[in-house]
This record gives sequence, C-alpha cells and structure tokens, in this order.
Amino acid sequence: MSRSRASLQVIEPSTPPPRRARRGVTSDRLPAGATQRIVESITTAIVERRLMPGTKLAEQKIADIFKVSRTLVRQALNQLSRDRLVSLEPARGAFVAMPSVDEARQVFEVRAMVEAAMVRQLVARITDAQIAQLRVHLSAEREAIARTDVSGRTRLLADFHVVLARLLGNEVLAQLLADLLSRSSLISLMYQSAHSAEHSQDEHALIVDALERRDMRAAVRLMEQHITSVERNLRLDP
Amino acid sequence: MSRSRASLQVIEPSTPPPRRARRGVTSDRLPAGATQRIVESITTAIVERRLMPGTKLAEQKIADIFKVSRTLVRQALNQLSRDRLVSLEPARGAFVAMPSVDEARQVFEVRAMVEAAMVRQLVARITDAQIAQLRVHLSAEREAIARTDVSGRTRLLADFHVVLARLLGNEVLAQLLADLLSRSSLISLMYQSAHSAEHSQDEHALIVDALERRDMRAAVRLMEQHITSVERNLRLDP
DNA sequence: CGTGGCAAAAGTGTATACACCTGCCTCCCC
DNA sequence: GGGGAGGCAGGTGTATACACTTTTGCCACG
Repeated sequence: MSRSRASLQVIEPSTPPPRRARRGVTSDRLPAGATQRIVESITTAIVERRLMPGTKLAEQKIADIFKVSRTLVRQALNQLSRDRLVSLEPARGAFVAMPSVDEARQVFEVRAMVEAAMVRQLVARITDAQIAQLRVHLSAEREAIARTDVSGRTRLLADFHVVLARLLGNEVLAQLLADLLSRSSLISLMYQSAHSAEHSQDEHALIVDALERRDMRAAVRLMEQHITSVERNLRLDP
Repeated sequence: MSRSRASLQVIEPSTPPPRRARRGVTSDRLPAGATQRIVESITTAIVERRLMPGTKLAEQKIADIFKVSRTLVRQALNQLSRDRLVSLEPARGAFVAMPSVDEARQVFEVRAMVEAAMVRQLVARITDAQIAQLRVHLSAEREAIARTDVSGRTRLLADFHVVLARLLGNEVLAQLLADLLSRSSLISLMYQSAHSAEHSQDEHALIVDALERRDMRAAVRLMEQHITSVERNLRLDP
C-alpha cells in the first residue's frame, strides 16, 4: 500500500473569515470557532480525496498549517473521530478512518432502514411547495454534473438526502442522516464506487416523481433500490 | 451485593442545594480512559437525576472532584455536548442540556421510525437462541423493578432497545440507538414522565412475544405503540 | 546478512500558565 | 435616589511546558 508522503500539505485553511458559509451536510454547532474551521477543512479534504484513508494526521503538523496550537487540533480530531471520519489510536495518533467492509454494510443497512421510513412519512406529509423545492435541488445536481464540478456534485448528491429529512421538519433526523452520509462518502471513496453520478441523479429524480404522485410503495422501493444500488457498486467482496 | 458499579463521584448540583462535596476513593488510574470515566460519571449523574437540567458544569469544580486538570474535563464536556446531554455556550460555560419540546418530539419520532424498521428486520432474521437471550433480559428488568433499583431499572429498560439492535449484528445501528436513548432519558426526566416502569416492562414482553411468533405486523405495531406511549406520558403540552 | 536491542527522536497525554470575556458589585456622577 | 461606568472576581479559550510512550535508526552480535 502506498503511504502518501507530503500528505498533510493538501489541507488548507480554507475559510479565514468566520462567515456563515453553512453547508447542509456539515454539523452545525453553536460554540464554534477556530476548532470548527479545522474540522471542516479536514472533512472536505477527506471527502474530496485529498487525504486518503490511513493517512496519519500528526497534531503538530496540522497545528503548523493552521497556525494554532495542538490544543485546538486535538479538539478537532476528537470531533472528527466521533463522526468516524478519523480513528484515534491511543498514544499512536490520529489516522483518516478506514471503515471495514462490515462497517460499510452496516452503514448502508441503517441508511436503507432510516431513509425508507423517512420516505414513508414524506409521502403522507409533503406539500406541493416542497416538491418544487426538491425540483430546484435536482436541477442544481444536474448543473454540477454538467459542469463536472466533482466536489460540488458529491456534496449535492449527499445533500439531497438531508434535504428530504429537513422537509419533515425534523432536525434530529437531518443531523443523524448527515452523519451517515459523511461516513458513506468516506466508504464510497475507499471502496472505489463504480456508481456514476448520473445514475444517482436519475434515481433521485425518480424518487421525487414518486413523491409527487404520493405513491408510497414506489417511493419506498425506489429509495431502497437507490441505496442498495450505491452499495452494490462498491468493491466490497475481495 | 451486585453493586459493583464503578466509583460514582458525587457531583453536586451547584444551583439548587449547596451541599458539601464528598471525595471518593478515586480508584484506579487508567490514563487513556480518564476522559471516558468523567463522561460516564456525568452521564450517569444526569440520568440518575443527581444533576438537574440547566445545572452549570464549571470546569474547575469538576476538575477538582476528579482530581484532574481542566484539559480532560473540557474533552469530556465536548463529548457530552456531542451527545446532546450538555450544551456549551461560548464563553459562558457548560450546562446540563434542557431539550426543547420540539426536540423531544423529534427524538421520539426518529426512534419510532428507526425501531419500527429494526423490528421489521428482526422478525425475518431472529433465531430462537436470540429470543431466549431477550427473555433473560426481560427477567433482569423485572428483577430490577422488584428490587426498586431505580438506576439499574432505568438502564435495563433502555438497554432493551440496544440489545434488539445488537441482535441484528449491526453495531452502527446499536450506537445510533444508544445515542437516541440517552437523549430520551434526559427528556423523560426533564418532562417528568408519568410512564411507569412496570408498564414499559409489560410492553417489552409483548414485543418479545410477537417476535417469537414472527408476527411482523404485531411486532411493529407494538413497538410503535410502546414509543408513542412513552412519549404521550410526557408533559409536553403546557 | 539478518537480528536483537538500546538510545535518540518524534509524538502523544496531561498539566499549567496566561489572556480575555462575562457577570456583578461598587461607587461616582447626575 | 437612580443610573451608568469601571473595576474585581470568577470562568472560559488558547498556548505552552513537561512527562511518558512509541517509533526509528544504528550498531553490535550471532
């Protein structure tokens, strides 16, 4: 296995100004500060494949990059480990997580359970205005794909599921799903998904169509198939 | 004499009763797990109602009680805030969380969705040996109730749901549910549940019965009713 | 030529120091 | 007498120091 050298150089302190550049998938926490900036930089670095699974995250090196002390870096790494994006090995350090095949299967199983239930609720409660909102999101997805904007595309395809959760007005559910989705992202890039973005996008559109028809059976089936389809395109077998 | 719980530090609620703090026999040094010990002590203190919602958790005071530095206390408080058991207010400190009515409803809604799906899976996959395992758990619940062992009872009634998750062999699901359950505990004590332990126990037994019969419709319905019943017994209305 | 072990280097775990913010009490001024 | 400014105590936010563990590299030895 190739241990990537100069690995940490790919982390950049992306957002010096503490603006409210909030994004759907990331967890929002009020007592935010410098720590949050580090968490988000490392998170996007992982999701955008600039940090490969297994890479060591040395505290002092990260501290130097962000020009802060190890204290804040440790806080950030702790948070990331709770999101399962990095794993902490006592007295040895922090590493970009390498989810096992078992863990991958479990994450997708939970997603299938949660998101099917979510769709069931949605069919009963969704409004026409909310359908329109979803259509807007779908065209944003298509646009990002057309632009070959890889990181935007990845983010939007994941956000679709969080948007659905938010339509139920349930922030607890949305947060929970956001967690599962960031783990899914790591799993997808670790096991080299062959699932094309276009295919995912088509499936999203079909789900919205079913929601619009208030066809519960179809909506649930399509959502389950969508998640299964993503999972089946991972190379989990060897 | 099965009182082999680890040393429970008496963490005094600083607001209501200004009592003297007791020093415990602080016990074993476990350097790596020092933070975890604090997290667990505070968690059980909250669940056992020794720390009421809204209580301020001053870092230095906790540090003195556990005879550690504020560094470890801060780590513990960060973890607890991630679990939503305490809320951190920037530059003001940490407080035992006071979940809103909305949040309470959302937590129970998510639990109903997740646990119904879980039961559906279980009916299809559960083995007789696993049923027997559940029966053992049920008698442990009954025993704790008979002994009027409040903290053991609370723990076992919550653990029932985690045990179900674990029967599916899905640790991700188990962890997720454990999170929701600790939040549920806080919600229950905050909104003074009128739901009796005996009632919960009965409902658990009925669920196991339905699982044994492999009666999916009944099992799902009973689980949904169980969760709804717990929620309805909260005083969420005023 | 490989192997075992020891010592230095690097890195993590915890404690302490210090700056700054917040809340409160006092005291001055109106 | 009331209201506001200012300082004081307590507490949080971040940085730094230090102890101890793991890793690494080197050299002697089989």
